[in-house]
Amino acid sequence: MNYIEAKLKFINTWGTLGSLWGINKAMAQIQALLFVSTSPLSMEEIMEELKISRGNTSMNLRQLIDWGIVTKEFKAGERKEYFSTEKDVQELTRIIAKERSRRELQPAVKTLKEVYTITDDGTAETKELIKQTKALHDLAETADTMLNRLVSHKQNWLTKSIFKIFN
Amino acid sequence: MNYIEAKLKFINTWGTLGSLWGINKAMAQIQALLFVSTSPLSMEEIMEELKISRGNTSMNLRQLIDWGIVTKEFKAGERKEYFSTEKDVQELTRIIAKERSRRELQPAVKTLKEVYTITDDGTAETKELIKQTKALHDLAETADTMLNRLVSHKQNWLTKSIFKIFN
DNA sequence: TTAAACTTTCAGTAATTATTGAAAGTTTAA
DNA sequence: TTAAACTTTCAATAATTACTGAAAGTTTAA
Repeated sequence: MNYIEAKLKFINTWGTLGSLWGINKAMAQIQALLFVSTSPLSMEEIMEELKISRGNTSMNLRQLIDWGIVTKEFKAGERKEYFSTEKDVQELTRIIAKERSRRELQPAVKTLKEVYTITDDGTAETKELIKQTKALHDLAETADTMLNRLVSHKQNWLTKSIFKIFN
Repeated sequence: MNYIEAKLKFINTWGTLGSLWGINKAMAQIQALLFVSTSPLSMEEIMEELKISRGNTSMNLRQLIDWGIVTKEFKAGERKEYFSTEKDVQELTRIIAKERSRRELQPAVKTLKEVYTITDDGTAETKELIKQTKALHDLAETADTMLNRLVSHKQNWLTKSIFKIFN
């Protein structure tokens, strides 16, 4: 496998993995492309490499910027915008974990709380609903707390965590 | 909010959350329904409650069974099959973590290794591709190891983990 | 100002994914 | 066996989601 094939394989794998995790394919591919690029890329270059339209590129770049994963760069004397992604995997993981907590975990915790705090009318069905949704709520909240503490540890948190858990 | 509303809200939230995580909506809803049900349900009852077709119910139940989250039950003297889900959230989490590792993380690790072990032709581009995919590979492998160890700890692993990490 | 160089928006369309429902398949009781 | 009671399959279709490309918008240099 040569450079071109390997790069393509990486971008495609990342794209597929992205869809599996609810992230759209183009978005994941753009991030992958920037992740292995030696310098920031212009929209033109991204379109060209991934064979996607201007509109698609623009919208997905915006989403990546919203997530805080990609930043715009300006080259001196150039009108064009250039884009680059966070290159450090640990930092990247921290950003993604933080965003997913905010966008998904926190709303879920809120809804679960609304459900398990309904008034107990004494029936077995209601008791089961309360019991089970409370259990989920507590798990989700614990997971969220864990994630949030994790993302406030800047250095080597993953390795450290493993050491602490299994020793 | 009464029982019926709360149950519906839970099922819908779970369904939406499922789609967000790459799990199909009906599958997540069936699991949610069984999760708060006081007894195993027949296919007929699931169809009725969720207003989905027989085919859809059958296919998604099979997937849930494949995942190891749902089991068939037989009632004495009855021909019909009844279905129930794992009720313990910790156990549920363990099963899901294990399956996702097997289905997603492990193939990704394998592909990343293929990419970062290409021969280094000395160019900056190749060096960057190797460096970045290796960093991702190592992260994914560490995460996978962590998950797998986690799922082999049966009791209260999540709470324990948090205690250990942050003390 | 103007106009060139760029980016964003969005209606229309394409691609993908989920769902239905009826036919085929299976199991069991008589 | 047969036929009733059930489950599974899968081609057709519906629903959802992604993508395109051209028009509108923005910025900057002259």
